[in-house]
Amino acid sequence: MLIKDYYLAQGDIHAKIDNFDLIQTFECGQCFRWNKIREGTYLGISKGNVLEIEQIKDRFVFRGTDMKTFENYWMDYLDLKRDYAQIIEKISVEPNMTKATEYGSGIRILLQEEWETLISFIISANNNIKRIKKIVESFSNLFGREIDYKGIKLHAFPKPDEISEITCGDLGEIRCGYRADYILDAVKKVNDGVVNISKIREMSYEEGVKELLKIKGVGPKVADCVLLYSGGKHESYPVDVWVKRVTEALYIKKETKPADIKKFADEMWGGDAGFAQQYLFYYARENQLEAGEV
DNA sequence: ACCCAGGTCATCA
DNA sequence: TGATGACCTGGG
Repeated sequence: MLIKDYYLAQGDIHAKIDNFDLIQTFECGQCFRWNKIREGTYLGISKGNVLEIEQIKDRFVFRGTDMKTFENYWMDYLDLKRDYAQIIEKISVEPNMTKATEYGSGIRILLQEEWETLISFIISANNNIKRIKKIVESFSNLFGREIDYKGIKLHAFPKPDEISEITCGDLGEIRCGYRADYILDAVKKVNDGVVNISKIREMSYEEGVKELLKIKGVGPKVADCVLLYSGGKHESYPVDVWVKRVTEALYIKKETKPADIKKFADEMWGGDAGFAQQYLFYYARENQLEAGEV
C-alpha cells in the first residue's frame, strides 16, 4: 500500500500521501465537480458518493465516507494505489518534462465515472472551464438525485436511464447552447445500447475511441479525455489548444496536426503519455504560455 | 461591436 | 484526406 499512516479516527480517515495535491489534482482541468469549501479543503461527489478532503502538506483527512467506500471506490478514483514518483521519474527524461512534473508534482489522474465524464467533455467543446463547470453543475442540480451533506445540498450526476425522457427544451435551462443536441444523442445511444459506455474500461484504447465516436459531438479530443479520465487509458494523449501549443513549442518546434502530435506523444512516452499530457497542460495553462513562448 | 473559450460538424475540393 | 466557417453562451 502506497499511502502511509493510514487510519480511522473519530469516523474520519487520516493518511499520509506523497505526490498528491488537492489544488493541482482538482484544478488541472480533468474534473468539474470538486469545489473548495475552505482553505485546503475540497468537497466532491462521484457516483452518488460524497467526499470531503482536507490537506495539510502531505497529510490528508477524508470525511463523509466510510472505510469500505473509501477503499472500494475513492482509492481507485483518486488513483492512490499508484506510485507517482515512479511515473514522474520515468517520463522526466529531458528538462522540459522535469520542469512540468516539478510544477505539478501533486497531480493525480482521476478515475471518474464514465457517463459523467462523457457528458462533461461534450459540454467542454469550444467552451471555457468556468462555464463548463457551471453547466455541469446545473445539469446535476436539475436532473440528479439530491444528497445532503452536513446541511449542504449536493446532487448526484444523473444516470442515463434517469433522464431517458429528457427533451431539448429541458436542456435549455442549463444554457449549454448547441451542445444540447449532442447530449440528447448521447442519452439516446447509451440507453439504446448503441454505445456501451460502461464497458470502455474493458476495451482497448482503440476500441474505446471507436465506441465513443459513435456519439454526435464526440470527436477525437473528447474521446481521448473520456478514455484518459474515466476509462483508465493512460496512453491517451488528448490534444486541445493548450497541449497542441505546448507540445509544438517544447518538442516538435513547428506547426503540427493533432494526429501527428499524438503520434509523437506515443513515441515519446508510450503508455504514460496521458500523465505527460496532464503535467504539460497544467504547466502551460497555469502559466498562460502563448505560442512560441516557453 | 468583436473576440475568445479544453472542438466538432457540415460542406466542398 | 484537407481546408474552411459556423456555432450557443457569457465574459472581457
